[in-house]
Amino acid sequence: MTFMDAMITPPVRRRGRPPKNPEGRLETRELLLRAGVAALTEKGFAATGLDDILGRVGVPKGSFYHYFDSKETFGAALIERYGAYFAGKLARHFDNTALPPLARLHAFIDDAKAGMARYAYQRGCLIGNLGQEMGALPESYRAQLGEVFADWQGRVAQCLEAARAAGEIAADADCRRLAAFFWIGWEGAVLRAKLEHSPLALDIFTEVFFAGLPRR
Amino acid sequence: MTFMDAMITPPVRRRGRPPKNPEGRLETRELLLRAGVAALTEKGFAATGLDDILGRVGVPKGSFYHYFDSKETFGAALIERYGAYFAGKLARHFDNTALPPLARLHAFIDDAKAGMARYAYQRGCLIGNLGQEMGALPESYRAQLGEVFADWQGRVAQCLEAARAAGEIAADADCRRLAAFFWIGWEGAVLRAKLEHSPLALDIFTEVFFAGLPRR
DNA sequence: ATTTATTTAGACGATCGGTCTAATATGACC
DNA sequence: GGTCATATTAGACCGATCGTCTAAATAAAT
Repeated sequence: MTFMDAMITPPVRRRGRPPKNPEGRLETRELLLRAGVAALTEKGFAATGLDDILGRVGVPKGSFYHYFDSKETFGAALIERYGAYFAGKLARHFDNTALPPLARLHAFIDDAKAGMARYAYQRGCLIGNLGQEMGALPESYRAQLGEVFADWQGRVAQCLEAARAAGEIAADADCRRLAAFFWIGWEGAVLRAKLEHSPLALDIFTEVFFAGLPRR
Repeated sequence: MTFMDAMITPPVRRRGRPPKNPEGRLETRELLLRAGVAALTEKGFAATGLDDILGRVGVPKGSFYHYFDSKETFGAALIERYGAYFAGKLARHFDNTALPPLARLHAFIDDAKAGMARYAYQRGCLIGNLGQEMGALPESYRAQLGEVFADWQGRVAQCLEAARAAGEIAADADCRRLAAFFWIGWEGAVLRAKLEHSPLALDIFTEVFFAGLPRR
């Protein structure tokens, strides 16, 4: 169960200051964030009402505004969390020196692909979704989304540099550019996969991307 | 001036059946479609209110529902029109036998890029935008969007086949797959270009795409 | 002159995001 | 163990905006 999964069992929700024991009990704030990621990756920011999110986890509106100042603040928290989640995923795969560099990238891709399959290709990438919606979003999101892409891209670039050092790709390969290309295309592939409820676009992108890497 | 440009001069708009002379006068329905494309490529479907569109061209709400049954019908008309517009653009470039096949594709890309530049990279692709939003859109759009992609992809595949026949790409290149890859990546690039208000993503995608094509 | 076709004006109910106050529960302190 | 402070939920409420619909107005057709 990843952080994106909304809890099924509704925790006993009582008025008043909660008991000290945080045993097992998922906090309300955490539930809201999970439900938010689920809703926004499916339907986007504008199409998702607060009541949507609240309804998924049985949290009343009053609680929402206790934990977040506004929908805008909430969205910013979601971007932050989603960015960090995938940064961790990237780091985990890229640090796996048991695999050669390109295989590490492939492993990340398989992981991400499995993530989409888990939700029957009905959820896309939060960052890509919000990017597409920027025209109607708080302007502050633009920089935040850019930073997430820069971070993800930097990690892929490092992995590609390792591949270059290992002789898996050409010695004169522009790894930063290739990493940018990867994320540009990957987001496009996620978009299509979600549209078609199918992994086909992910597979095509992956195969052609690797085939097109400069080998020497 | 392309069909996406909304008319500035507000035509005299009076109640009642209009005079017969259709001289020069852009029809209300046409104005609505243009404004719709502009609004939806900027902000998406969910975030665009009817009042947004109506306000851009000074058409009252009552007129909208005279020409279209609903926002859903309107959206379908926009997809149809946008799909056909780019199909025409593709056909025009790909039929230009004065250029070798790959140069024709490049010419289309330059054309599309110029289209984004014209609006300061604030408008994306209607088809990509709606694809991303599908989770909250009328289900009927899914097939319609898929058909548009299939059409565009088929045209690019034909162009690539011409390139293969001309020896510009490898004889065993899978043109249909490459065409799918192109559109997957191009939509991703448009998304990023819009997010960053910059042509950088378009340029990176274009360059790496051509560099990665199988040459022999 | 009357009817019919076409278009606009604006009222309408539902819902939205966001705010607010009251109610309720525990923790901390004496 | 009584009191106050802190934390959380309940849900009414507001102005704005959503998409829809009906009635009014005007020209064409007869």
